[in-house]
Amino acid sequence: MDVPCCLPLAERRVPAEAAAVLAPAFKALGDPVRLQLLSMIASAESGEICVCDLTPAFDLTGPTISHHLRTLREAGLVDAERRGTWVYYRARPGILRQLAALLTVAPAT
Amino acid sequence: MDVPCCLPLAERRVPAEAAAVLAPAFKALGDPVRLQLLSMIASAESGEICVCDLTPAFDLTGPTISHHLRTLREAGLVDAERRGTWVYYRARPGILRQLAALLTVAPAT
DNA sequence: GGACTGTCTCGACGTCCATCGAATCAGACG
DNA sequence: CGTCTGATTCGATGGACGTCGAGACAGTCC
Repeated sequence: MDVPCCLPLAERRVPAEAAAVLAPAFKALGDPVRLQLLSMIASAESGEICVCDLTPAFDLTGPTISHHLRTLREAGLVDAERRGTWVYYRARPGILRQLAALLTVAPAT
Repeated sequence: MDVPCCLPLAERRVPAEAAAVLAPAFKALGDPVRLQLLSMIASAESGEICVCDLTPAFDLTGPTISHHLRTLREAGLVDAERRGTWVYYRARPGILRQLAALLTVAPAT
């Protein structure tokens, strides 16, 4: 997913087309489990982390974790790669930076 | 809503309690209409904007806009103040900054 | 090939959400 | 006080979402 706009939200009005593209990314972050998943992925030492290390960190079934990972994938927030038996996830820093830039506001006066 | 945590997502794993508090704010941003509403509010010249200026910008009924504004309010992203006949909304920069900080990642190597 | 493990897909279920029309509330103005 | 306008709340409805169990798929190891 390419993010077409990245001017801060408070600088000028976000156009409808940009909002339609950006909102799904925020929506994907709008679940506590996905927020933790993304954090675990983004903060992984080696830059990637195995699903087998993600799943046991929650009181949820495998399919549910898989569903949340798919949501993060479809939102363009993470990438997945299968290597042998295991699947590894890594964060996509570009879109994270753009979302952060969008929310950036001028420092308090 | 006080946000208890603001270390970047990629620095260390977001604890479950923090995720439970943060996720609703992102969820509120996860709708194109609300994203545009917040942008219109945050980018208002005078720092605030009247509902009467917000509603006609969308192909939605008054109650629907009101519902979205309530969602933004309950997420702690905006404040509302009634002055006479009209209600004015303004952004809460603090929480926006914290959300931006959470998403901040190190610059590309 | 066959069995086993890790991951994902599918179908189902209950809940939450975006939207609307109708009704209600809050101020302003005769 | 009565009416008018702006904004919100209420109730209903159709669709989306989070979760699960069962089953399917991918790779490994014997």
